[in-house]
Amino acid sequence: MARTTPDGAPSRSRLPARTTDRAPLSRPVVVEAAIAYIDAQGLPGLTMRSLGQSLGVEAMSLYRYVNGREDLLEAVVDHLVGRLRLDPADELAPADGWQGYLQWLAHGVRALAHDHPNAFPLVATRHPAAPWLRPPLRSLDVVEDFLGALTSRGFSDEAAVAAYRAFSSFLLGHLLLEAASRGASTAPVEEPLDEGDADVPQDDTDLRDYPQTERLRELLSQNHDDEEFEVALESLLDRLDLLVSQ
Amino acid sequence: MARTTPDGAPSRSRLPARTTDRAPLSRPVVVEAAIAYIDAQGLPGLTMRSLGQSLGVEAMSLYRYVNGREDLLEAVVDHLVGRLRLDPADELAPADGWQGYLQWLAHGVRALAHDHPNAFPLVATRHPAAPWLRPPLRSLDVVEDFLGALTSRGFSDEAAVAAYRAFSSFLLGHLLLEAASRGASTAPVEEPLDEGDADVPQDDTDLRDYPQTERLRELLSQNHDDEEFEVALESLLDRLDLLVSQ
DNA sequence: ACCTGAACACCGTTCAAGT
DNA sequence: ACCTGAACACCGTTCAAGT
Repeated sequence: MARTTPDGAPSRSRLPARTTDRAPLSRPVVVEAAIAYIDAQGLPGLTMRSLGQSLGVEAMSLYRYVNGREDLLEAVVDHLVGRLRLDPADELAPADGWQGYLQWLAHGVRALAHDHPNAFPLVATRHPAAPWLRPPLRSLDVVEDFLGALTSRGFSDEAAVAAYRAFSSFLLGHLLLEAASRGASTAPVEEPLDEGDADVPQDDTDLRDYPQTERLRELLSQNHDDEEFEVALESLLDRLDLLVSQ
Repeated sequence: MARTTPDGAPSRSRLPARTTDRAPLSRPVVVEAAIAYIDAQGLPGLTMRSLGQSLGVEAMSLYRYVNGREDLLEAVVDHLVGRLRLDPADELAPADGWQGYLQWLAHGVRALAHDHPNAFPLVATRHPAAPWLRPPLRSLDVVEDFLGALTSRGFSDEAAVAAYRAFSSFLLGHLLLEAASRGASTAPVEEPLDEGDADVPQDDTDLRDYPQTERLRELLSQNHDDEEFEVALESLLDRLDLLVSQ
């Protein structure tokens, strides 16, 4: 009764493969479909039912591969963070030292945030599995790489742990803000539902009572994320350098 | 029919004031009740129905004072951030200069995160009203204070805006992590629902394959949030000092 | 083995109706 | 003016039943 109407959206045309021939379901397929859905429609739109629909299947089928919605979101985070592993084949930093590793890692996490701005808040805000894991470097594999890379390159145990904490804070602060501004443009727009009594377009906020903000609005709107990230990263590396040399 | 049983919880004993005499509803009362509820029960538990119950009222009554759930959450954020206003009566920084203001503001936001760890993620992750507002300093009033305080103390326009951005990233990174670790302990525990096939207590994660992490687990579990925050704040102020003096 | 229908206990939200 | 009952369109999740 509730499902008489097909929800308005022409879901059939969105995904060519449907009831007839579709990829066999599996946990990775489900997780990757969830990521694709979040990228395209935003996190709030992801529903067991909508995800099932995007796979040409009823929602209940997903419970074969995923232990409920929370488990699905956890798997999404793990899948995304997984690409931050050190590849042993990569001769990443023979001479670059720990600075090279941290540069590589920082830009890797940043690329992740840029590629999946709607999913990054998940990486950044979900409670990690262990209390000593900190977002966004929230997988044991990545932390193991991190600690090994630093301790094998001159960091004491204490310095490596301190670096892990400082590095996490740095990445979280910068990338969550970047992802938020990018995610806003990607998110599906709300219905305008015209305001009945408004009389003017009012395309920007009214800044009558905020002279400083009004005067600096131009500057505030400019985007310098790239430079700011690089400058702050350099500053952090300089700060960490003090931990090594002492 | 759905409401025959009182949901199990003895809600009557939780809040003494109920159907007989209760505070008259108003928007501030509703918003403060929402904050209290989030503090006590966590964000996921906050529901129009549960909030109504905590006020001794049906959920539908809330729609008189609040424009739906999203509007309620926005009001919660505004209410919390409101306490970061510069009090004109406070003779805060006659001689302390901009460093004194930023110190005051940083510790104010930190106190906010500590007092409301379950609500801080809301402050940190909700899309701000204007694109040039950045969490957690996401109110026009606070930004106006910020820009005025800095430009009147030697910052150029460009430097003041750059400081706003760097300061926001700093606060977000450090305080969201702190709030997450505190919020985890406050959150209402899930039902244990015993695992059928597990054979051992397994009170900590199995770190067999993670030698570095295992070796450093003690260090990783130690909490140095206070010092780390102060050290990073000092470092940021030093960095901003370069913007002023040039 | 894999998927589905039907059902249950929830949500947010609207609106006519009560007092 | 303020609150509520009933209803609607959604959720996540379970489970017996289908193929």
